[in-house]
Amino acid sequence: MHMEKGDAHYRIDNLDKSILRALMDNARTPYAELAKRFQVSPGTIHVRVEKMKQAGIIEGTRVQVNGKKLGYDVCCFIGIILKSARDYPRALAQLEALEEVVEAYYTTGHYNIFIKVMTRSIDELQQVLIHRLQPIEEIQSTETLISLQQPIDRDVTP
Amino acid sequence: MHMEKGDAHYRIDNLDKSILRALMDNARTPYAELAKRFQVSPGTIHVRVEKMKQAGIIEGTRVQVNGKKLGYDVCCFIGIILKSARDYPRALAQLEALEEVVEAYYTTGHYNIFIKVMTRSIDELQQVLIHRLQPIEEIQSTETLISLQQPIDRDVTP
DNA sequence: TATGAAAGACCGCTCCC
DNA sequence: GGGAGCGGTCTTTCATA
Repeated sequence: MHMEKGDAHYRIDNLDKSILRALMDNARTPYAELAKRFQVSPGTIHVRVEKMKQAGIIEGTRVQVNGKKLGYDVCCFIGIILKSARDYPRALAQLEALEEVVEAYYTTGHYNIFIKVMTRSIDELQQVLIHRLQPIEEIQSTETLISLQQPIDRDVTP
Repeated sequence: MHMEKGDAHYRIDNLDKSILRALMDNARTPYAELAKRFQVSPGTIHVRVEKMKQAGIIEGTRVQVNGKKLGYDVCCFIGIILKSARDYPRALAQLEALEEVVEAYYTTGHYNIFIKVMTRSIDELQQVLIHRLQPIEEIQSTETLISLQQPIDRDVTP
């Protein structure tokens, strides 16, 4: 766990929300344009953004990369059932080492761990399933859910 | 530049990959710093980034927002089984209207649609399940998977 | 055709009101 | 919170291999 930056209880107002929404859509939007759009001065935009950075609301800026254009065509979710719930940390450590595993969730219910895997092909997915996941001792069984398409992908609304 | 926007066949080299990795970590990394790091000129960085934008590999820049700091503490996945596979477009349209639905996948297997939902509390999640999803006619049944923690969250490696 | 260097425009940061 | 000046960054242009 890394250190928490700033005050977690900073309450954002409508201006903050507007700024966030704009920057979530395009992080390079000039402050001057935001200022004009929201009828405040560029300095104010700067102050608000800085506050939200300090509060840890804004964690950073990332370029959004189109995975398909890089050849990552196959996306799937895999529900993992462990032999024992106590195996969680060891299983997780091994999943972290697999770069095809882009997300992992510790879940309640039917599965112990739920992961999202992205590969360049169905063949590569099979390789990951057979040669990477199956050999992990702590895993009892897995269930795979292949995604053919992702029609919705957005962030939470501030 | 004669390359069409969205050309899927632009092959990136090692320099492109390095630039991508850096910008995926921090989209505001100065070109001059990247130039120094990779032993090329700032102009070259600019040309490469522009190419990748044109090729559709770089889709844009987004600020990364900490959902928890905004109060979105609850994350869950919901597998949706439709009454008929033909209902997919109508069901999707209604899911799109729910801002709590941040991701949706069209999947093979047990479910027809698989969605990721983020809410501010368990109570709000229940509200979404009961008052938003259940009323959707096209849905036959749903299965909910609550995530207690997300230990891995990263992008595909270029 | 791709790279490297330099000049100009633009943006963000800071100070003061 | 608003406004202006400074410093830094991005972008563009041109020369070069």
